[in-house]
Amino acid sequence: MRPPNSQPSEASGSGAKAPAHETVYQTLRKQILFGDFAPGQAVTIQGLTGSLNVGMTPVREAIRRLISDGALVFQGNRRVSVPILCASDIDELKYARKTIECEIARRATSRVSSEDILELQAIDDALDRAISTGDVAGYLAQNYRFHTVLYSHADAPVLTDLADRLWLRFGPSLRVVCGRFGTQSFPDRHKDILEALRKADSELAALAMGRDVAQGMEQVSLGLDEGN
Amino acid sequence: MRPPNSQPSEASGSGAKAPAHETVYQTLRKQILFGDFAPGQAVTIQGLTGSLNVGMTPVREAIRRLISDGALVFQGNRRVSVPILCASDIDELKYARKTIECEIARRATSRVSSEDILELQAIDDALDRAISTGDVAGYLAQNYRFHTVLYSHADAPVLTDLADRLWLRFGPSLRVVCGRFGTQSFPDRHKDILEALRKADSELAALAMGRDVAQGMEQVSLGLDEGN
DNA sequence: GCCCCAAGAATATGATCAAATTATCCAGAG
DNA sequence: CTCTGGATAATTTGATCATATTCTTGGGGC
Repeated sequence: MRPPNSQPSEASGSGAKAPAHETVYQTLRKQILFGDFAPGQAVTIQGLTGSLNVGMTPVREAIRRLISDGALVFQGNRRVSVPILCASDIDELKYARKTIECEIARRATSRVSSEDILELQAIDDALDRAISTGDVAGYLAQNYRFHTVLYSHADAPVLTDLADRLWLRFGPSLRVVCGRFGTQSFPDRHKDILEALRKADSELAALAMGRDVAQGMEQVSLGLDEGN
Repeated sequence: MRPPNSQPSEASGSGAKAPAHETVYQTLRKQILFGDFAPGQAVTIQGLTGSLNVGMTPVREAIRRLISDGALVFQGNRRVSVPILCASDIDELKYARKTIECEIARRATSRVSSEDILELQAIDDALDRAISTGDVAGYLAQNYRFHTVLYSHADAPVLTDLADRLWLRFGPSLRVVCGRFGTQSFPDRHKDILEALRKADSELAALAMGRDVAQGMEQVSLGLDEGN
């Protein structure tokens, strides 16, 4: 009678069957994650209904979800905007990301197959190409993809969900940094992670992930000082 | 208990200023947190519009936020229900809570004043009374209050927001355990936390918080085996 | 410089359409 | 004759839109 555990994760996959509010949410999510919106930028409902060709109800629901995610902030006076991070926010994000994403990496280590590692390797190669060609959008996309693909093998839905939300908080700010300094200055810490995965050394993977996260947050705080 | 992205401010006013969707969200949030909904129970929009005397749009927005919080789950077929936790979910929640709430306790230690400690002491006394009288609702409320009041002094909005959301995930399941076994079996670990705060020993506070969290999650997993 | 008014945007309701679950009924087998 | 199974109808619920209302805000008048 009771169907077993149903995973509600399936969101953007099927496409045509997805409700409008889900589509709008995924669209805005990607746009925020990859920096199509600048920190501090105002987000209006009616502006989105026009550009996305949907009614205001789906837009409202998507915005509520994003506010709850921390991807947008509700500014009291019915205004919604992209958050501007302060130094202590970044510090907290750094701690949260390190503890959560290190644990995910730890759990993923024992579960990834060699095919999975090859896939991650391919993503990292694409990331290298994006860096060398100065493709900021590609860098952000592949970097995010590397993490999400790795996390998908950790069999840790709660932790993965937490990590995903944290990314939404610093996405816009990270984009600002990349746009300002380019992609050249980013050393690729993913190599160490891949090496740890090949060795099946979970503690080493956690350590490498911690360094990657620390470096990413360092970049974000770098852009903060310039006053976005 | 003040996530950065919630109510503008003003808890003093008689309240006509709060939007309906915010009121609905807070109401449902408390009901979920204190176990008015059972794990697995279906939550319908139209059922809520009737019981709360509001239109469906505010209810929809509140439900979207709660889904994003992890307090409700969206099952593929447009249905929304209270989540049923499995063993691995509880394990992940335990890890996340320990790392996050320990850090919050660590940060709060250097910031709490003696008056704050007295307030926490008073809450803990009320919690003791609730335990001795078998007042399950009071136990849940005071226990939650102890943590949120402590966290409010940590000056860590991001981490506090994360912790708040984690509580929403196991609230219903915790209530089931309390209803089944009563309140007698719960040793009060808050005494150690208070002692660490008085000594201004942040590491000790983090340690005590870790034990408190571990014990709480142990209780939740206890109720799991009985098959809720 | 202050106050009032208008414009625009967000909030909230109800109606309408679509989808899914539930209930009912009929047919066939035992 | 009864029970089981499947298919269809009916009801319940969710999704979307159009519209009215309320609130914020910015500008013009005094």
